[in-house]
Amino acid sequence: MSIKEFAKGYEPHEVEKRWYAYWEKEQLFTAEDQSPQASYSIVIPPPNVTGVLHMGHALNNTMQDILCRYRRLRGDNVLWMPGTDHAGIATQNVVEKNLAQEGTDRHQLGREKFIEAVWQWREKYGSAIINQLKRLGASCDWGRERFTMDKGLSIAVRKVFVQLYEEGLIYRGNYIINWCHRCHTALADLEVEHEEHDGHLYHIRYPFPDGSDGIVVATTRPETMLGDTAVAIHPEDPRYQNIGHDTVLLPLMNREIPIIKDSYVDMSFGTGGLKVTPAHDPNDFEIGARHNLASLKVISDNGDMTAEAGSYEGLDRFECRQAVVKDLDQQGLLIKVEPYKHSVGHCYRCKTVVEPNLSKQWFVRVKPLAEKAIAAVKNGETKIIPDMWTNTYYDWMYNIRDWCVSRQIWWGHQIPAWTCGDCGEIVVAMEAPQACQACDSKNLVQETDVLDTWFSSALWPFSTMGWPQETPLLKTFYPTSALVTGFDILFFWVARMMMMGIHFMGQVPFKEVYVHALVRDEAGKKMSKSKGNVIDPLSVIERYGTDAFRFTLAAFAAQGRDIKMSEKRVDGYRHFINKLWNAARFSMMHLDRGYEAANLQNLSLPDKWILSRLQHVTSEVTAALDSYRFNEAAGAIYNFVWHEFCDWYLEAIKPALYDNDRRDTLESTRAVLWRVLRDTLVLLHPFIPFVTEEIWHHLPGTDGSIMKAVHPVDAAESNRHQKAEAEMALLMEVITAIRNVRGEMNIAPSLSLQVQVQSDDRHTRKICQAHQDLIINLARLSSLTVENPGQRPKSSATAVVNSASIFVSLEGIIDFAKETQRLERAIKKLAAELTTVAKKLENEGFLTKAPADVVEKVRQKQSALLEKQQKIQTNLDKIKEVEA
RNA sequence: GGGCGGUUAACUCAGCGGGAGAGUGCUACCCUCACACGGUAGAAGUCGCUGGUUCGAACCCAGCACCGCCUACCA
Repeated sequence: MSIKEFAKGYEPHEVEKRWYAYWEKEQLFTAEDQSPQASYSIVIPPPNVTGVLHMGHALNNTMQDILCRYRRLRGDNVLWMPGTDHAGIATQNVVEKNLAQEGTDRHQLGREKFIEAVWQWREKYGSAIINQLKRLGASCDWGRERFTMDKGLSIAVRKVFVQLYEEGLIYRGNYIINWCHRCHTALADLEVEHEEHDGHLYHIRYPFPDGSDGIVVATTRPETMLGDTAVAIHPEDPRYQNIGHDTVLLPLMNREIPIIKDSYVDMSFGTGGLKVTPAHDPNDFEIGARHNLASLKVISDNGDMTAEAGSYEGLDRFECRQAVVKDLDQQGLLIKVEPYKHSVGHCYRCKTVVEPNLSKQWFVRVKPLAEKAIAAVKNGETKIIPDMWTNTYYDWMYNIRDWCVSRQIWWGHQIPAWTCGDCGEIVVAMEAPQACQACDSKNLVQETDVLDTWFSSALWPFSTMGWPQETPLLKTFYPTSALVTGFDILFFWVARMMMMGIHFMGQVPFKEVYVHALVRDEAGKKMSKSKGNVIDPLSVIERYGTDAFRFTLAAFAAQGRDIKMSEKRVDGYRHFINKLWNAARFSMMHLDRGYEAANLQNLSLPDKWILSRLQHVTSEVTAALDSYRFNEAAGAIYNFVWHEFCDWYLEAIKPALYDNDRRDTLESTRAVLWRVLRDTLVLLHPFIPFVTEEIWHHLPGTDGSIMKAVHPVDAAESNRHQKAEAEMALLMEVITAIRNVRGEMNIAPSLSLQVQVQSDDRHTRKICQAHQDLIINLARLSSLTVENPGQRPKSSATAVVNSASIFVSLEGIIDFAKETQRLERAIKKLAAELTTVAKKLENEGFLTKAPADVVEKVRQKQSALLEKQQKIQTNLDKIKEVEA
């Protein structure tokens, strides 16, 4: 390997392009339909086909990719199922906007042509997000990519709809739903975003028919009064026990409406009178049902007032509000208007204020499905991680209400229901029926509504694997191993997949659900286009490289905490990638072949030590990844690479590598260096796939892709060299102590020092003696002597490590004042520590109640501290003597 | 209204019953033959507040304060 081929700095872009193409060409992401290996599977949360990659996707898919690559390296047969979601409303909106620019609209085109236009749009732009996922390094099995509107998935949707209908779990009815006037469709309760608004509370007097006082009601939406069909009071409200009237006169409309008694009314709110508008309020709808009230729809599906609104017909709903208020005021019926904060529902797709509206829709009866989905989590078939989401899941499932699944748009799965034009019979079937089941009429019209997009994505874990056919893929990979998703779609998607998976597959869709946090901006604010604080993942990738970006995401992905992202942080981890690159670059200068078969006996201390530390970090990384603690895995390996491998190991072995006279140590050290670098690359590969693959191909003795390597096994603590770790720790402390003296005494790094170590501990002396080259080299010494305690070398600065006193000879350059100061500071620090330790040991309770090993540990600490303090004190005294 | 999370070094965050940690930033010195996207060393914290449990609390419990989020049929 020539250094020329190894650039001084890592340049990601060309490397990323090259290796991604290579992985795809070599089919390294492909899962086997059947395999003797253990199966591991994840289905991707399908991004909207209209989407562009945002930070949430980047985090979500980086995590999945880490897990999948990790499992492949462990030898599993891994399926990461990719695909996109047809995103009914969102996609329709986008295409409609395009049409508007061309001066046309979907109604001019007609349904069929419009759908065609959407498919064309998808052909053209639908792969954008897929390509962006590839930039991120996602190792999905692209050959199996699915789309929720694909033929196979559409069959699954129909099958599910028909079966649920036959089981009585889907029904059609006239109910209050949330209506978006802009998207012109019903929305499920979940699809409504509530937001606090500063509004007004209007108090309106509804007089009795004879014109007397009447009842005062309060409302935030006065325009709905036009559709009132009753006024309700609480049956026990003392204020209304003797009113002597059964009706009031609805102002503006001059309609007599009944006064009804219903315990839903809150007596403590306002005057205790409640206007009832069954067609425009969910509560009122229920009250209306209880009291057989008529429902008058005064707001149309377009958002303007209907003929039922009398003279207000045709006004926009908000204009109408102004008009109604003005008219009431003129008639003296507006008692007062007060500012009022209340929450207003908005469409989650277009942010328009939604209106509760009476409408004929299709619903899924979810209670029975939810019960099983609750049970599956209760009995552990599916585990939600972190656990805090479990309660949120239960809470929602327990309070679940029927799911409105019909949407009045064109882009989506058309509901497989046909109405007979002659007898009104409804036929629900997989295929268009030839004739009406009831009257044999051929006059059948298919339902024009389509299904909620989430209806099809609820089937994703099995529909993508070929269901309703019994495919080998399902057998191998269902239930999936894990689902990785953000909490924002816990209800939308996760809960519904649970219900559908259990109902149709008889098994939960995933064994574990890892719920991750949100990516926010630097200030912790949610990223949004309107705030202008979005960071585009692709621009981050452009600037810093995919690996640096991925490692940043992993490093900050602590469970249960949002990630605050800034480019500065990515830059920090770019340094890490570069560090790794240069460590490899250095290593390559000394490795000309593979050392797979090398005999690793008779190793030097640093060699034994680094192998032991490698073992340790392997345990840490595997344990962390097995429990979705991505940040801990990333942190562990970061520390290992930078601070153990680079800072200590590479520095420690340099003499051996450059010493051509000692072929034996040279070769064994090279072998260890090779082994450690190789395993480190494999450990790192799931996090930073590109740079590790690139280095892998520079590393002699490797064959093919790093993706085919074997992940270092977690052989637990048994392979640790405890002795080597302890010895190395001692040497590191000695070296650090000497460096500390150098730093604090302001001695030029170029000046070689003479050092004497004195210790009455034979073991300490032996280790320092045996590894004096290491100390000399790493602490930049000209000489090192190791002695029994004795005469203190003249003009020296001192440090104490364990039982050893370290004398750094500073003949001619010692600054006694500085040294005195330094030692006094050290003693002061020790004294503080000794106080806390002594306090413990003087505490009777501690001595009797604390575990023996804890007490023993504190005792040992005390004696160590005392010894150290005393040694430093002695040195301090000596200096003062000399000085005096 | 109900629930959840957060509050630890200047910043970002780990730690969650027995020695207050990391990264970034900061200070000093250094272009030492992998890396200045670097090296060596250093300074820096009543672990939000108040009580309680415990021999021992950043960590467990209760209350409070302030942020953030989710949820809800409060007209």
